[in-house]
Amino acid sequence: MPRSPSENERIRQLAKDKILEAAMDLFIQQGYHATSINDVAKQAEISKGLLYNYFSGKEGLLAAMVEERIAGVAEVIEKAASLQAPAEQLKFIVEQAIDNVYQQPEVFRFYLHLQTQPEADQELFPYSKRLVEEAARQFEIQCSIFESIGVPEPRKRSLYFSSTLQGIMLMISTYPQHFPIDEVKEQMLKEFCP
Amino acid sequence: MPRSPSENERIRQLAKDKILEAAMDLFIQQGYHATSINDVAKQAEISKGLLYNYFSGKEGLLAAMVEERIAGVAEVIEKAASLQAPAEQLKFIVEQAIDNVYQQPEVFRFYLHLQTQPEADQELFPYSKRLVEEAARQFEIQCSIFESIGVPEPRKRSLYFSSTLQGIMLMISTYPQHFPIDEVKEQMLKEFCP
Amino acid sequence: MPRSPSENERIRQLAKDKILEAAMDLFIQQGYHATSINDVAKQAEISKGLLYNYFSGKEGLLAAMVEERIAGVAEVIEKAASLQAPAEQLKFIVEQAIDNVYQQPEVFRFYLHLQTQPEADQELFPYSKRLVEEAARQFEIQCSIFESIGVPEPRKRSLYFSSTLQGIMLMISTYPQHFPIDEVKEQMLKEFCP
Amino acid sequence: MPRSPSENERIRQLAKDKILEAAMDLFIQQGYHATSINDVAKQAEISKGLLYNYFSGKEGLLAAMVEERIAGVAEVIEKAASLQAPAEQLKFIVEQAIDNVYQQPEVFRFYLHLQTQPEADQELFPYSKRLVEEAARQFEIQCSIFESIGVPEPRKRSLYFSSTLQGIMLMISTYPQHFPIDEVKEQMLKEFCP
DNA sequence: CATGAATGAGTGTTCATTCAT
DNA sequence: TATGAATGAACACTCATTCAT
Repeated sequence: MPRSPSENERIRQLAKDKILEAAMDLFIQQGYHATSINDVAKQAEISKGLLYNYFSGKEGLLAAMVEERIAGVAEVIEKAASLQAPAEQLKFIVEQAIDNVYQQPEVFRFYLHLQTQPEADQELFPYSKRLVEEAARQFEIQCSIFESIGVPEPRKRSLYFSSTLQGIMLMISTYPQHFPIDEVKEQMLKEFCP
Repeated sequence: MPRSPSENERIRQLAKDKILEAAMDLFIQQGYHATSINDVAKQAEISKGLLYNYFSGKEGLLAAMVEERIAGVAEVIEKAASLQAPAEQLKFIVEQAIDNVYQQPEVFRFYLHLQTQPEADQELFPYSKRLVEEAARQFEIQCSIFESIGVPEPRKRSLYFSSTLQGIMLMISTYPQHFPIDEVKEQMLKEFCP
Repeated sequence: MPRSPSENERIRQLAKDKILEAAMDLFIQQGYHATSINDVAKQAEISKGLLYNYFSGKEGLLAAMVEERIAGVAEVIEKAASLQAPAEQLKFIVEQAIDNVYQQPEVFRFYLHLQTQPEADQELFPYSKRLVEEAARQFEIQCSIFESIGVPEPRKRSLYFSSTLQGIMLMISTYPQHFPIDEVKEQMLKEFCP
Repeated sequence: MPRSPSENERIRQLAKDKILEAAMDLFIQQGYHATSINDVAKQAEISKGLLYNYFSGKEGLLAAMVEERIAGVAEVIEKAASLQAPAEQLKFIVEQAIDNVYQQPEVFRFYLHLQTQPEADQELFPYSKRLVEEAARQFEIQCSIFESIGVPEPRKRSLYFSSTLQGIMLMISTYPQHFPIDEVKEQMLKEFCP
């Protein structure tokens, strides 16, 4: 007797999640190129063939990771947007960003690595582009926060803010042990959230 | 008549340079993985076999690139150090860094990409590490500049300075068209070079 | 209330027919290798697993197709044999053969393709052999028609007849648009049915 | 010291020939699908990788075979065309065709098998098409022979001629043991070369 | 010094078949 | 009876590296 469709759906979702999690683990730990489909299947404790029932291939796994990442970042921005005071919004963004990188520097590293893929890499640049375009979209939202604060040149201020935040995240992910995150948070807030 | 030893050496150096230049071009344009040894040999107009006379292999090319990069960055720092006023030194660093990224965003992109290699990538992480360690060394020099200025917590100030500068470089390399480099230079100088 | 055994049998037969029809469609359109079991199951609107209840696998489907084909060809020969005059018999064979190919050139193509499978193809040659052996059997019947006409060397005449007819069928299936079937029918009849 | 370019060319040609011969042997014996690249490499006594230095892949081998086949057929037609009397030309074509099939029935079988590939087989149909188009071109030449003989409807006569010849070739390749080739040759010549 | 023919381990992917439900 | 999730062997192809010349 066949399984009920909903039961099947549950099984599919479980397997898909297990596979994607395995892929994320390995891609983030070792990188995309150093991880073989075999590795992913073993880590997920499934057969190589099954992986292709759920994902279109190695690139499909990366694509899924990227979408999840984008959703995660968007969520932070939306939560921030739901706060009342613009200063609170910025504070939230800064703290979330820094905390996330601090807790999982390899994750930020991975997506930054992907984002910095050379443009002529035909296989992987599309994912870089996707990340950058999405970041640009979120930058627009950030701009509107600065507008509502009433700073003189909100776009430029926002750009400087992003640069600083990105730089800090990069430094944290590079020197995760030695970075005084609390003080840096404070400095950023002092400068941008008056 | 056999060539003189020094003439031989000169020829060797020329060939080596041509190969390395070809590798740099291609690695930076398309990335390390998307570039084959064949591509490099063709671009350098030499045979595949000869490449192995001059470099230990694909990794050897990357290693040479990294060393050259490190030397280039060190040179900037040294030039800065040779200036009199600490404020001039910082100004020089900021302007050089920003100008370099602005003129060749792909180059910065490439080395940042390499630097963000996952730690468990056994093939490439050593080069990431090498870059990071060298950057740490140069950070120390930067610290001493801030010390000589007499700011309260020079290490932390220097860290914040580096973060901001790195962030700006990352943003420029990501959005090379739209970045108001002159204004950002100004902002940084206003903030850090009193 | 359980279904009656005969009702069950009828349902089985319907399902089997639906599957076989799907397989025939796809094999004939795209070929055996280019068609996957998945394709067949989807086309038949059943599950992959169920297919294996009715057929022993992909080869089983082909085997069933071959048997059906053989039965179809035998039927034509038998119908021909039921006619009175030998000349009428040959005429019937010629017209049936040519009309069938003309109406469904892909079908003839498919079985000719199968028949020309290399002998050392362990998977598919048995079906080629089966077709050829059956054709040989029908050739014997054809021979007896020529015998009854009273032509001098009936086997050789029959062989020449078959060759010509096969050649015409091949040409029709190769150039289905441009073949003057009516004239060719006439020519064959003029030559072989005095 | 490097080999001279001409020496290299010689080596390349030898290897290429050896590989193509191995592929032809195996494809013709076992068929395209039943033959793996590994098989070809082993038969040619070279490594799998080397094969890709000379051919673009499995399909490339088939393409090379098809071109060679086309050239071979064209050569026969050209030789025929160089004869004086049209009747001699037809005789030459008939005898060459029949002798070739008789001596190597598997070869004719293979190309007929390829020619009868279903049109929707995206991988292999192009080669089928190539063969058919070339055959059409040679058919035109044949037509002109019948024209110069002065038969009433040369195109139709030529079509019937081709059909008969193709049918005989098919029959020979199907029953290579039992086919009375000499008598059949005679019959064809009697019918078409007055 | 210089060449490029040759190698072979490694990789992503497909698909007929099985089996728990 | 019927489903489709799961398997794993097989395959085409790539590419860094070696080495005879």
